[in-house]
Amino acid sequence: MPRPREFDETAVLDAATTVFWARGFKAASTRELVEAMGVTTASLYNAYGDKRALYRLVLDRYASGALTWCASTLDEGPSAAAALDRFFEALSQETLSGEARQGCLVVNAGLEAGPHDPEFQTVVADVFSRISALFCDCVRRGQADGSITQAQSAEDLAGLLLSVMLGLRVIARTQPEPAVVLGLVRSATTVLRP
Amino acid sequence: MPRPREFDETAVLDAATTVFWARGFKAASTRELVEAMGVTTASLYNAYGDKRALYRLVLDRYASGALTWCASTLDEGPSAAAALDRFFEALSQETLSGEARQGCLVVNAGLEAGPHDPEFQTVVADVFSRISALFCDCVRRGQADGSITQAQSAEDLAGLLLSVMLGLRVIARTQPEPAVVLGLVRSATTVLRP
DNA sequence: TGTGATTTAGATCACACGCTCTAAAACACA
DNA sequence: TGTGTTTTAGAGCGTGTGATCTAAATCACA
Repeated sequence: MPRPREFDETAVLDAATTVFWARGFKAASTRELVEAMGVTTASLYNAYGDKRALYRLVLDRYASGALTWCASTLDEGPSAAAALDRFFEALSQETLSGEARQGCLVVNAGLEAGPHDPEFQTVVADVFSRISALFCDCVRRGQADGSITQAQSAEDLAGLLLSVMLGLRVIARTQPEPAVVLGLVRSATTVLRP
Repeated sequence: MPRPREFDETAVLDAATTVFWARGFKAASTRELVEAMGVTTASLYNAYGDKRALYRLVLDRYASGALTWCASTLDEGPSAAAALDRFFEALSQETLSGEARQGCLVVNAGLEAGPHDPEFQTVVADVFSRISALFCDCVRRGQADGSITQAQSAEDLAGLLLSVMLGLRVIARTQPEPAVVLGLVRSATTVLRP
């Protein structure tokens, strides 16, 4: 019996993602959001609750997509080392493509949230630990197939890769010189070789 | 002939730093600031211009101190590798000390500023490139004194160290498990060995 | 076709924000 | 001590914010 929604949820949430990604949670005003989403204020509040709930939804959606991408990328390729090479190559491409100089929504959220706001801190920490686990699996496979050094534990190397990835996402938000980005990625992948 | 200021500039700026560090630029309200600084609103605006100018001042002061610390720490010790070990050990200590779970003010500023706000982006990028240069010098010395691998260029390794450092600062803002932090630091320093 | 729930639309609310204003107080110099 | 300048003190300005409200439009079902 209810009147169906007139807007496409996917498109609307994509638009909200774009705004939050570029401006952050606090700086993104509801007016900016409704304009970008092409929805009225009332529709937004009716459909999603409030600004914070919308942000949470956007963040979860983004994180889910990012984790899926990480998992599949780290699983492809002839060897674990090759998968990691591809992974970081894609990351550096994204970092250097002028458009996506916005870093990673999750990282941005984590830094904006800070010590207050335990909710978002938990969300972000959870994503980080999942990615770290994916790295760890990948490194372990590489140590088994001989493509990655066994000089250090898979856990330690996974932590290293996580921090490099996060650092890269930070650098992405400044205007990085391509040489720096390419160099550090080359360095990170080379360092894993046996 | 003018009446001298009644407040201690250093203490007041330290207080402002604490607020901006914990809350970020946008979320730190002028009322929070004046309360923490123990100054009246008029004094704040009279002495520092506006909120943004105060933030800029605080950021520059913080960055200056941080760069000095980096430079001196990376210069001490029997070898370049030992200096880097100390450097990252100090960093992980700071990351794990419950109090300073605020990461790094410069990193926070860089991520909050984003693509808009070219001014702060420039400030942050400049600090990053200076730190990278310090790493580069240190690595070069290590390659000369034999304490650091020559398998990769000093520039590439410096980039790797920068991204690890930034990643660590991001992780600091979530509640990191000590084992993860210690592991990734161990991994980063081990990987530099010849 | 009528009924009722739910969406739209846009004006509008109360509030917190960054910032300024007017006095009064305080000090360096003559 | 008198003068001039700058600080303090805190009330209050206009604006933009997140969120709501009333009414009209819309559609599934009986």
